[in-house]
Amino acid sequence: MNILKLHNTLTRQKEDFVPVDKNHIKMYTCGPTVYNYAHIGNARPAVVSDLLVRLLRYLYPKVTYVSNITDIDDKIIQASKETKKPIAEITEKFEKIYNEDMSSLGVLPPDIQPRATDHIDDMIKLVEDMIDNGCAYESEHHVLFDVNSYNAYGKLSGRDIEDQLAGSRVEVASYKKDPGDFVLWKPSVDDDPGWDSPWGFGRPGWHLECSAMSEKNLGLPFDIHGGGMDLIFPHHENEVAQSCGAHGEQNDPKIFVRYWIHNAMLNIGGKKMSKSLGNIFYIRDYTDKYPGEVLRFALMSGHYRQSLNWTDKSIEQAHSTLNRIYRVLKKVEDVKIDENNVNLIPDSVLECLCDDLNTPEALAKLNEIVNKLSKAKTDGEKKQLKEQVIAIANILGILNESPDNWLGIGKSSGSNEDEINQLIDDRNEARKLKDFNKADEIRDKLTNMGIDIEDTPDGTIWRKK
RNA sequence: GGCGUCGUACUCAAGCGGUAAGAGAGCAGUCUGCAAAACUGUUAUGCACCAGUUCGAAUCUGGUCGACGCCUCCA
Repeated sequence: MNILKLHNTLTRQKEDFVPVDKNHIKMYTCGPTVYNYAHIGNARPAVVSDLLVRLLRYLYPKVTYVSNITDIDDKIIQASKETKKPIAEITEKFEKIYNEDMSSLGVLPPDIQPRATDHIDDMIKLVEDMIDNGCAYESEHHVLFDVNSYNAYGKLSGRDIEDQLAGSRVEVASYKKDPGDFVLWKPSVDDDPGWDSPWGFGRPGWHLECSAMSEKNLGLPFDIHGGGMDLIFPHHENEVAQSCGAHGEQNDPKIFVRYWIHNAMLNIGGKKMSKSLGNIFYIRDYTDKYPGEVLRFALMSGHYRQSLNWTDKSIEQAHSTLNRIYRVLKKVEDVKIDENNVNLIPDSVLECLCDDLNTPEALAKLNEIVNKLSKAKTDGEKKQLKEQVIAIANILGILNESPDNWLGIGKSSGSNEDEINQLIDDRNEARKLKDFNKADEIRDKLTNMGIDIEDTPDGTIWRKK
């Protein structure tokens, strides 16, 4: 069997994946804070995690994948104030949109999608445990994590807190014992949403929800925790501190999570896509123009730990490649395949995926097999290669459409299909009479209607441009 | 200031010690009335630059230049 290797942020090395329990793999990926449309950068960790989950399901008998919805956060409160809409209305709307957008990218729903507001009790319990263990303290109605009480602080992100302070731009709040201390619980005033707690009416600090939801739904330790690289510090560092602190563990971050995987950022014109730069592109901006599969393919065309330059051209290139693969599948449309074999991924591809999810190389292998399929002579060959292509497509989460549907064959956006078929008949009549001027005239007319035609041995087919 | 990543053809992008995958785009040819599609061939004596290690380096080491990320909300 192929051994899965993953780059573990905790050790900064590619390691053999050794599960806590090989009969049940447990994985958590940070989901969105729902206060706005999901952007294409949000899609990367979701697609990477989805791919990893599919691979884990292929390799192991049982996988539980948890990805949360953060529906309480200062950004949401701010959005509510700005739009004068109730918080619940905002979070419900954008949670729904997020899930629709991910679905359009072929991301399978997580097994469990917990909401932060359903886990307030668990968060309060964690804070109480941290206070009991002496790694959190109450100050001016806040509860803070005492970073000096936790030896392994900085281990995940590979930084020394002392060194950070020199160039740090963080303004130190009066209630902090150490500038590195971070908020676990904060007071809610006026109209702020909040819950009763031993420390008064308030709400959780940012990092707490993931510690609570991951432990509650998966138990500790669990195997894999994922997210974007920009979350390594402070979000994930603090998650580790909280979860270990609540369990009285000072040194070993692995009592929480065994493998941390982080995807690199999407760049626009060489710069990270970010709110402050205003170069955000929402998934909705693209799904009007391109099938979600194109976006997924474009995201997989680079390695997940490498920053990916996101341009219209890279999307177009992904589209062209998929078009070609679908054309080959169209060619072998009538070749019957054995559904059982569709579950067998060729070793060459499995190797790539097991090597820290090397999707660009896996896609290269896919292309090689597609080329062979295109040239295959015998039915046996065609059947075998088609099965391989479908198997690879299934694990990569692509090629979900029928070729006709994808290529737009025999489908028009309007209700003018009869007219198109009539014109094609007229053109073939003209061709038969060798009246090529007229034939070309009709083709030009079809082109102007947005219809491409192709003369094949089986007759003329047409498709939307 | 601290920590880290990257620089491979026109474009995207693997390879990470054994002589440059794959895709897109382009060009030429075959085929077809012409197109389209398909097929065949073709596009890096070289992997930012300079030294070094080695029988051998895009791959290792040191240096130079350039781009970017985290340390602040961020996927």
